[in-house]
Amino acid sequence: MRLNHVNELRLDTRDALRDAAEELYAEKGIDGVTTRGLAERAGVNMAAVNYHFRNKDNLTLEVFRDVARRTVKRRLDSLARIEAEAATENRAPHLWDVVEAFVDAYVNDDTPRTGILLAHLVLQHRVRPTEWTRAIVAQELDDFALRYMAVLHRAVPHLNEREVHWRYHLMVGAVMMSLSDQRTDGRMKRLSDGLANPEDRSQFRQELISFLVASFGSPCGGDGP
Amino acid sequence: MRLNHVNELRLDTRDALRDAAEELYAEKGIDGVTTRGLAERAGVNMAAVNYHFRNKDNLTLEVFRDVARRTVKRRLDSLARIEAEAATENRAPHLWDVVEAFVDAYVNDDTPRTGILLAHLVLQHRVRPTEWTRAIVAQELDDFALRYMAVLHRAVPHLNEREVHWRYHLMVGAVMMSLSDQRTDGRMKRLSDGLANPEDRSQFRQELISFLVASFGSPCGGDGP
DNA sequence: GCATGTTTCAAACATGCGCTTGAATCATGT
DNA sequence: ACATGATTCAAGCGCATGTTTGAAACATGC
Repeated sequence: MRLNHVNELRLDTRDALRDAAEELYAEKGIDGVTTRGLAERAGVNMAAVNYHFRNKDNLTLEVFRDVARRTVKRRLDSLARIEAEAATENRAPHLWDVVEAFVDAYVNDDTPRTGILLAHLVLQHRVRPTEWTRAIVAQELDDFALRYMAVLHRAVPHLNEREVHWRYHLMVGAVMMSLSDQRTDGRMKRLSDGLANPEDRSQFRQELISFLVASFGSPCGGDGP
Repeated sequence: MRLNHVNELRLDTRDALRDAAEELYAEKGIDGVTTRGLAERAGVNMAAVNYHFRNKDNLTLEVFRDVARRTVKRRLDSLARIEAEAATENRAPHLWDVVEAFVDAYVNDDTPRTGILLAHLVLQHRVRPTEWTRAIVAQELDDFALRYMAVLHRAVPHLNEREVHWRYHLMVGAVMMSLSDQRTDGRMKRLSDGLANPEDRSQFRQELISFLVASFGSPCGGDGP
């Protein structure tokens, strides 16, 4: 049975491992976490990872799949709300709202770790795709991406389908990289002498959204040769 | 002396290793390359890596430092040309030209491997910063970034300094991620049923530039709440 | 043509990793 | 109280990787 003594502070060994994994992955990145470090942080024996999760990849998969699901759920809810509001007013969704729905899933005060974890997942998948990153991206994120692009397209009808695809992916790239800057490098803050500071969440949110809205904006900004 | 037989096709062992490293890093990503694989591709003994480069990190550093320098040089030349032209016409540089100078260093037909190598370097630095990634970013790329932002700011005087910093970094993120999509994942092509295809270099170049120009564009695209 | 410094090579070494093992401990039903 | 199954634990196995080694092969100066 899965119960320690009554009033035991720590949860299950299994849950302790999952929590420790989420913490460590957020702190050290995916490659930086070892079975030994995981067990130590969770305060359990190393073999517990294999006992409860079969292997380390499986634990990692569970952790990141949940992060992906939480994020997707949050954004789908936002999209539904945006579409409902647009429907009652009999108009297309506002670009600003659609972009905000995307960004808010990463940059919000409720779930401060989610953004950086997702960024780790996506960057890891780009740097070194594995079975489990592929599984999460394909099973949890692809459907959402298509759904999101459908709504997005209605907000930016002046773009054709190809452009919507391109700009969606470029948007994802910009957001992921800015999230990772915040944690690993601090390059933006360093180069700007602290003027541009991703640690300031409201600044982060505002700069990100205004950049993205502009990038999707109506074709009045470009002055080609 | 560093010479094999006369008319020997292969270069130095040292150069053979460097070439093999550049090839393999572009193909397999940074983590996917081992000393053994490197030696095999170069057709030399494994110990040659340590004999000629002291250790593997040092070889990697040399390879990527040169890639960084080539890229930066190309862009500095472009910037100089843009500024000269702007000066003769007594005007600020055109945003379109400045963005093009950035993108062209990655997406061009002269050096097809450079873009993906740089993307690998930057993403690696974000996913798992090490001594040698830090060294290259700080020593080879930071100065350029500041120089580039100075020119950029003159092309988009309607943005303040903070916004320029933010958008420059977001631009870098978007470009890096789209480069890596092209190689590792193919997600964009998959999700769009082939409509958006980064392998098509001219499409790549065009979509990237129009996205970026729009994102810096004058503040007419955003419709905040 | 031999002596000397340089380069190559097969083999082994050291380390860190994920994972397994078999015994010990714990929780529970009867 | 005992039996049974679930869980924990210290120890170590197997493997891949970067690195070292000491001898052999090579090139060069005198």
